[in-house]
Amino acid sequence: MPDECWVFKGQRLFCVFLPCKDQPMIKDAIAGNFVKAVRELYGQEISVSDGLVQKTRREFEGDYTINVFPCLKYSRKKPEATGQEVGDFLKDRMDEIGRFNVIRGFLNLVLREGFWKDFLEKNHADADYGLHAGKPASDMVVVEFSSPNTNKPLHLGHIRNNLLGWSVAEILKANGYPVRKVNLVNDRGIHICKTMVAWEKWAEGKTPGSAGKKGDQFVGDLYVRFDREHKAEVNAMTEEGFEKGEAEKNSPLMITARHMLRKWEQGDEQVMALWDRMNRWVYEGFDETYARLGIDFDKIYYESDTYLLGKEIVKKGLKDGVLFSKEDGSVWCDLSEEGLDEKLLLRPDGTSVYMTQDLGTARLRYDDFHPGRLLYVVGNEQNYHFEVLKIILKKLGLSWAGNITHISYGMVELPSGKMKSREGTVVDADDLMDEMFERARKTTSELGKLEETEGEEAMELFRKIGLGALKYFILKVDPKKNMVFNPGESIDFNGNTGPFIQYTYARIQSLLRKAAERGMDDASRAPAGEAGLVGKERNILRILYEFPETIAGAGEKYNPAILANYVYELAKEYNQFYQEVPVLRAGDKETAIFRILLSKMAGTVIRTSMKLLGIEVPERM
RNA sequence: GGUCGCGUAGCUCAGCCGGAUAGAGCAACGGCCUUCUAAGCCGUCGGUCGCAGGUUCGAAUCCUGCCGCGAUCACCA
Repeated sequence: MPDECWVFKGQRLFCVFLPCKDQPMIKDAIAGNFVKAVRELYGQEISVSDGLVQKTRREFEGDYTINVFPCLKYSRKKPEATGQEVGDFLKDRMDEIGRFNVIRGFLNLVLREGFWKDFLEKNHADADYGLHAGKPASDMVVVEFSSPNTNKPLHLGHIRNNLLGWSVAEILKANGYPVRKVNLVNDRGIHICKTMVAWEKWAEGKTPGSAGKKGDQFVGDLYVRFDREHKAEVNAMTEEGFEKGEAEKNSPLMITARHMLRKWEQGDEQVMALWDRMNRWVYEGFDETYARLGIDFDKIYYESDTYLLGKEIVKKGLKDGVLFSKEDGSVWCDLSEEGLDEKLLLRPDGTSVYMTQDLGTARLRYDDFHPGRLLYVVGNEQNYHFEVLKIILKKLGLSWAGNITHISYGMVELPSGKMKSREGTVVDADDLMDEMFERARKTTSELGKLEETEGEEAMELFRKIGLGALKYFILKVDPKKNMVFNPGESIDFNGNTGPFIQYTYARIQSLLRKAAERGMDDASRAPAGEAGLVGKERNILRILYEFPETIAGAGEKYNPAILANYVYELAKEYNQFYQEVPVLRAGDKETAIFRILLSKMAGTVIRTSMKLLGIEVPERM
């Protein structure tokens, strides 16, 4: 049985992970026996569908539920009678099922307490619980994300990209896939030349060091300066009677920038030296921001190294008759078969466009890693680009084109709409992190939690909490949806937030420290013997049990939000348990130890979940 | 205009491979700290799931049409 399979849904090829098989899932066993029940009781062959066995809803008694409505036509009996028959059948075959009840068409199965106790006993000490077995190198996944331009500092939109890409990569690792995180830096082009022109004209020889600025901010300011001066020129020109588009193209500044670009492409020594110097400033700034965000890469590609690669592929495509050229010498791909337009791949002067480069970098990346899949975390404004990219690669006969997936995500918007640099509403990544740390500091002191922590340790805590709030806020939202960030109402620390989950973890650790002090952490004495499970314990165990399949699901959908919502659910359930059920003060020692182990495992799962989201958890807060 | 995506409580979001009375958090209001961390817990208030049809025993969920918002359809990246 393979661990994954490829399926067609509509026009697109998707990779489907089968649920975790590392340990047999009780749901699968129930489903299998249900099929058997229908066969033996009613002489009908049915197939297992995904939603056959569901978790029992909170308000009813039971762990898993089967809806028997669909098989009434086979049983020719009332829902209650059918449920009863099937329930009896399942209970006879499966030791795990303790009892069941039927309400309307719903068969609610209650698992024996022994099942849950076994589960806890086997897994509470496993620090890697939930992670899946490793897969071979042929299953490698390359994830591209971040992909910044070197003319602007990172902003909130980049943060979403970085967090998503990094988390998806980690989640895939947790599913056993070898993963390579790669970044493709756009370090060339007219926009870079604009910053260089601006530096020469207005910087008066200043450097980030002498200006006391981060390198990326320093260069970003130059880009803004260019834009402003350029606009002034354009305005002056239009007043003199130039047509606006003409003025924008041919203002003195633009001419200078284009001149710079030509020199760059010719490898002019002075231009290259300046370019190199300014890029280094930017990278120093980026590195700092990445480090603060906790983002890292296995390999960084630079467009200046790769931008010519696509041409070769295009030339071959032209020779093979897959592409065609027009009279002016430009090269195109005809996409009319796919119901799309024509796509330009080489300009009349032979220079390449974005698509050409991407053909090249895709090829390069494939040759570098020979991965099973190539993922691109890029905003949804580029959906069309990736659709076309895949089609063209396919037409060019590159079989792995089908292994490319664009992980498309929505924009981060402000309550007023999109962020606009012109209006100064762009939320800068560094500023936002500073703000989060400061808020963490303030909130912590307001709550009077500073008594035991001081200095360096306290700073570390503020960093974890501030960053945790920010990351969770972004990752809990379904990637494909646009999300709203309100700078006025800073990110909360209560309720469905990162700090809430971090707090739950810290609480558990505190409990475990106390348990150890009292010598109550002796795992060999668990699990509890006679005492029955209370409802809250059972709820937590059920959630913990789902962890492996949750990781699988988040990987399958490339969706960290699934994991974020899962861990919130767990934390919320644990807090209710903590509030209602005594742990260290439990009536007998067996029960206390059982609850301690349950707490410990909940802590482990919270830590692992948060780690996959890129969020650290503090031991105290 | 064509294509794609999204529309769930005042706000931010879950739920969406059809199933039981649509869930959280924030905001508002009211309770709970001499007991394991109150960044917590409990309760009240709040919904024509954009609108209209269709499929079905059953639709927030699937299909169609419409409305609204967004993206895209560059010799920008």
